[in-house]
Parts: sequence; structure tokens; C-alpha cells
Amino acid sequence: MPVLLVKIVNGLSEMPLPSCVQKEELNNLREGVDYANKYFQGVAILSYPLMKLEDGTNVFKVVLQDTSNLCSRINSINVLIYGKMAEDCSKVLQHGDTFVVAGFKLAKSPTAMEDGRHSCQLEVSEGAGSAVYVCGYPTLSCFSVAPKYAYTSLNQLKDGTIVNLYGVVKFFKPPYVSKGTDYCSVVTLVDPSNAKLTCTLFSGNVDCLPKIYKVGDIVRFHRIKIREYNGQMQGITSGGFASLTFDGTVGAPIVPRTCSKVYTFMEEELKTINELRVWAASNLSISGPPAKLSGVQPMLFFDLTCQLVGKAKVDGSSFLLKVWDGTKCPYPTWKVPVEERDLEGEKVLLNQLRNLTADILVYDNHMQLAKSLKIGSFLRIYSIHAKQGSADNENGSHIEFHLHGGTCYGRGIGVLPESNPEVKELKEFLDSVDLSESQDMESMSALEAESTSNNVADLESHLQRCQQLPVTVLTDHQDMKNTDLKTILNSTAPQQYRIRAKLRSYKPQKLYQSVKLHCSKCNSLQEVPIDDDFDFSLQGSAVTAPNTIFHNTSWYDSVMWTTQDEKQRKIVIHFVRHDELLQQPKDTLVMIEGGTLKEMWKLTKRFKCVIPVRSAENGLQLLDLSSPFLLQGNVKYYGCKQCSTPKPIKSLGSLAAEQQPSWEPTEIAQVLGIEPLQYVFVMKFTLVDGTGPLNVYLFDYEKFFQIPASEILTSNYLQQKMEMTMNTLCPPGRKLADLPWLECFIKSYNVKDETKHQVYYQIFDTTVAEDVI
DNA sequence: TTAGGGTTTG
Repeated sequence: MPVLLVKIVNGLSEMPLPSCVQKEELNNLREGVDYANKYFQGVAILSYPLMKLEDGTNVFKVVLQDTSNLCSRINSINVLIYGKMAEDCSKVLQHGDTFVVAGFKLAKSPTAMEDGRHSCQLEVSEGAGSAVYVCGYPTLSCFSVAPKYAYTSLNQLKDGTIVNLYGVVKFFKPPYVSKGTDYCSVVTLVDPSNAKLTCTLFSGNVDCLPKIYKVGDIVRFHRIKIREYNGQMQGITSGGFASLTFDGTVGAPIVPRTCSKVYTFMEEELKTINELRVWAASNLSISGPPAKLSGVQPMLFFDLTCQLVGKAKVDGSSFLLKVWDGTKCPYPTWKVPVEERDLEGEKVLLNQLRNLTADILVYDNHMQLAKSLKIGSFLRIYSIHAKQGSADNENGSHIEFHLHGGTCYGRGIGVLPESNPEVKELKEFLDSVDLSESQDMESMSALEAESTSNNVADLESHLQRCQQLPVTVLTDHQDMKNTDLKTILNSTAPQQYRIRAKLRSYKPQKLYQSVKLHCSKCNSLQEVPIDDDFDFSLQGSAVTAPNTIFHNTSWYDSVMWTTQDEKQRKIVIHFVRHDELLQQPKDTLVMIEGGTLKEMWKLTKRFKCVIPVRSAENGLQLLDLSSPFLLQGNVKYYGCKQCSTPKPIKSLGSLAAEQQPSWEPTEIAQVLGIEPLQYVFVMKFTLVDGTGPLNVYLFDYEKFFQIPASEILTSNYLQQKMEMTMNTLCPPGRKLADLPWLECFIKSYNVKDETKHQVYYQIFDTTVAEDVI
């Protein structure tokens, strides 16, 4: 905790102290009492030069006088300040300053006999969770130096200004090593004006970047420069940038986190922070309690607060961190093989904790920071991927923890100070873990071990659910009897069956790979083109300059401009009119020439439909069919190259002339001569029922998972939902006997070509049970 | 200078 310099201004009657601490009088100080939540206030009447102990720790001694007890025989006390705080205090303290010490320890004063002061001394240090408030002596000269800051709300920011502001953290990337010379942190703020500001902060000293630990924290930035970037205001560090960060929880102690040695902090600041906390509580979605290793969900991403017990180099692009949080992951976890000599950390402890540590493999840009971490430090690792490893033995697959390269999603590593309340809580919990018990766990199943943690009830009910009711159900054919898999394998096709089986494995394991594009006309399947291809195609089409002859026709208005960058790219947007009028953006179809993929996604947020076009000889045309012919919402619509005969864009005019154009993708496709491709999940399930394995295909637009295949690639939420569904259908690391039952309706069919004849099986009229979704 | 959140998958 820092030293706070509070400048006295007229009318400030009290020190702005955290509400949780209470004042203690000099004559009530007693040895053996806990003063963690108490403060003592006095006037500095004497201070000594900054000294160093033998181990190099700084120590600063101050004598405080209790001015409310001047008549007492003993009215002064020695205060010893240790560590970084000693240095900070020695720089700012002046005789006559009012000095408040919060969260101190009391020890016998070795000099009481000689100096005639109190028999005890106050001991203050950052490690003990102390805070020191220094309050300038209220003389006239102080009035003039007290700075009064003005704060700009986020909707009032102007390009080219340098401002002070407050904000609630909506998103952040913990400081990481940039490709330049500095550390970088990206922070997105919101405030009650409902505006949003993304700030890019650089500093050569990582300590000088805001100490943000979670979404919802509140920051105060001084002297941040505002610039316009991509049509939006952006904050960037300027000379003299300074920040304070506060816990955003209503009612939590208001203690600024900062590297500034001196800053103003008065009643007004307290008021602002309290107001922002209350506003954020109802206006910002803050996720629930942080994940523990015991609550890890396979295939999802999570933030972990933990202690570092070991680290090791693995190879040129990855580095291993061994961490624990006192709980046990309910799934078998991957242990990264490393050379014994490369593993840094207390060998005895590493061995003791071997069943409780998680191996986290960090990649690329995170390696440098990871290498510099101190064993024993407390970390919050953001966006760890709980990846499902491949099935490497009979017992099924394991979970791997990866911190992938890059900083998307705020991926990174933050070091938490020991004074952080969550670290204090974690430390207490770690101290309470019985290590002998955890070592015995080796012989227990993961599930039994899990019963030591809190969410045992959830897990058990989930397991029971899996063992009793089938996790998939039929939507029809309820009166049909089950057929076993062996009988099906021995029968001729085509036929239809009802089966009850377990899902032993499925492909692809990477669920996003299961999404394909299907043409219902020629029955072909193809991969969904990647964005890079589309971007490439857009760049190609941007080479042809827009032809102004095709601008502003009877059914659309055109606006053209040139980008300010070196490329001087020309962009045209054609706004389709209806009834001679432009409609609301949410009902409007726009066509764009020369745009980038990013610009196109931005347009889809505002307009109903976006069609990428280019100028050809005879008018506007679609791009080639490797690109989507339409973007709507989050979905890119593609056409079949084989079955489509693209028509010129002017054919769309007929739809625009309709009374109420709905701009349905199928209608647009039809008038443009496009045979649309449909998004579909294609998966291979290996089912078992004790009579034999059967490979069955799932070919599903949206009925089985109740998730539209068209939307999954652009929705993190839907991907997580699907992953969770698959984990329920086929829980990783579970023995065959513990797998849930699936009820399915399948049909067999023949596929013949000149050389061979094969029977295939496909799931029909089946859906995931309602309570699994 | 760095990065510029809107995405991750060894």
C-alpha cells in the first residue's frame, strides 16, 4: 500500500481514510493487540535520516506527537517505517505535517527509557498491509499549492486535448512487452455518460501502468492525451501521465494502487469513486467469482489466481509455469515433460504439491514475462485455454492448460501484490490445505478428490443426470423399439432404427472444424473460406477503381471518399433506397466497393445487409464466389460456384422496388442468380452399446445442437455452448461405464461407385436433451 | 516506436 499525500484545502475537516479503519488514541495502545484495522494520527515533530538495515531494507524513523493529548506525561511515540514506504515517506515528510498510520504493528520500544516516549513503537511496512497518509501543515502557503483537477466525462473528449478522467474498466490487457521499447497495456473504460474510451498506455516501467486486476476496477487517469483514431476517440499516454486504480466493488476499502509517490486524494475523490462503484454495479456486467482449478471447464478459457511453485524452459517458443490454487482439477491433467535441471523451484514443495499443481504452457510473447516471475509470487493468468488433449490411453483424454501467444481477449499474466485482498484470502486457503491428504488423493478417482471442494453438489448432480436420463432424445418415432448396433451392422441398407448407445469418441475434436458449407442442389460440401481469403479477394477488387458512371441511380445513392493513409484507397457505399427514400439503417441494404473486411463488419453492425461489389464494364457486379455475396448480422453468405449464374447487381433493383423489401438472404440470392450454400455441422460419432462400435454421421443445420451452424463461427458464446454440450455427451477423462446414454434415430444408406459399395449411417430426428443445453 | 480490444486453438 502506498504513501498518500493529502493536501489540506480550506474546509477539509477530516482525513479521507478507508471507512473500515478506526482511530486509536495514544494512551490506549497496548502490546499484543491487533492494529490491522486501526489508525493512529499525530504530528511529525522529529524525523531521522533514512537508514539501511543489514539486509539492505530501508528504515525511516519519525516521532509523532498526539496533539489531542498534549497534557499527558507521555504524548509522543516512535514510528519505524520499513522498505519502499520508508523511502517514499522520507521524501515527502516535513516537520509539522499531520501523519496518519493505518494498519500498523506495535512492538516494545528499545529506546523508551532514554527518549521518554511511549513504551511501544509503531512498525509500518507495505508487507504488513500498512498505509501512511501525510497531510501538509495547514498554513496559508499550502492553500495555493493544492491543485484542483477538472475531470472530463468520456462523452466530452476532444481530439488533440490532454485531459484528466475517471472510468470503470470494461476490458483490459495486463501489461505486456510491446514490440517497441516499452510495456503496453490496453484499457477500455466506460462511465455514466455511456461513452467508451479505449486507451493504449505505454511505459518503460511496468509499475507505472495502471494496476488493474479485474474488469470493474475504477481508474483515475491524469494527463492522458486524446486522439481520434478510426473515427473514435482514443486515449494514449502523454508526458506526465499518472494513474490511480481502485477496487470497483461497492463497500470495499478505497485504497489507491499507484506508483506515484505523491498525489492528491481528497473527499471529492472518495465521492466520485463511490458514485462510479454504484453506477457500475447496475450498468456493467462483471462475471461471477473467478475460476478455481477444481471448477475448470474443458475446452473453455478462464482466468486463474494462483501461486507460482515452479517454472522451466521448454523450447524456443514455450515456457512452463507450475502453479497451484489449493484445489484439484477434476480431470486428468497434462504434465509437460521437462528436464529436471531446467525446472526451477523448491524441489520438496514441487513434490509435495505434485497432485495439486497445474502445468501451464505459455507461448511466444508471454515467455519473457513468465521467465522473469519469482517463484512463490501470486499471479493472475488471464484467458488460459483448458484444451482437451488427445485420447492417449484407455482412460480417455486429459486437459492441457495453454496461454496462447498474442494478447487477444486480454490474454496475459499479472503479478498480484501480497497486500491484495484476494491474495490474502488465497494465502490463507493455501495455508489451510492439508498436503498429506492431497498426496493420498493419488489413489482416489478424480471425482472423489473433487468431493473436497465446494462445488461437489453440482458435479454429482451432473453425473447422476448423465447416468440416468439419455442426453439426446428423439423428436419423433417414440413407439419404435431399440435395435442393438451389431444387428444394424449385419443388416442391409437402407433402413431406419432407434438406438440407445454411448458416444465413445467423435471427430473432429476441434469443433469449429465441423462447420462446412453445403449445396442442396449439387449436394457438395466445402470448407468455410477463411477471412484471409476474403480479405485478399477484397484487396484484389480494390485495385479496380470505382466507376462513377454507376453511382447514384434510380434505386441507390452513392457516397465516395478517399482514405487518408498512403494507399489513398477509394471507398464507395451505395445506399439502397426504397420508395425514393432512405430507410432506417437497420432496414437498409448497402453495397460497398473498395472496403476492407474490418470496414465491412462495422457496416453490418449498423445496416441490415452488406453486399461487397466492384465496378465492371457493364455495371456493378458481385465479387467472385470465393467471397460471400452477402453479409448479414454475423453471418457471411456464400454461393455455390458450380450451381450459381451470377447476375449483375442491377437485378437487385426489382427487390428494392417491392412494397416492403425484407432483404431475406434467400430472396437476394435468387434475384442475383446465386445458389446459396448452407452452413452445416458435419461430425462422425463412434457409438458403442456393448455389441459393437458403429460410426454414424451427424449432418445438422441447427436441429441437433439447437445452435444455427451459420452463427457458430462468429459467436464465442455459441462455441462455448456447443463445447459444453459435447462435454456432456462425451465427458473427457471418463471411463466407458460412466458415459451417458444417447437415444438416437439413425438411417442406413448405400453409397456405390464403380469400385466399391459402402453402407453409411446418419443421425435423424434427434436432438440434445433440453436440460443438457 | 510500441498498439490501436472485437479474437484465441501449438
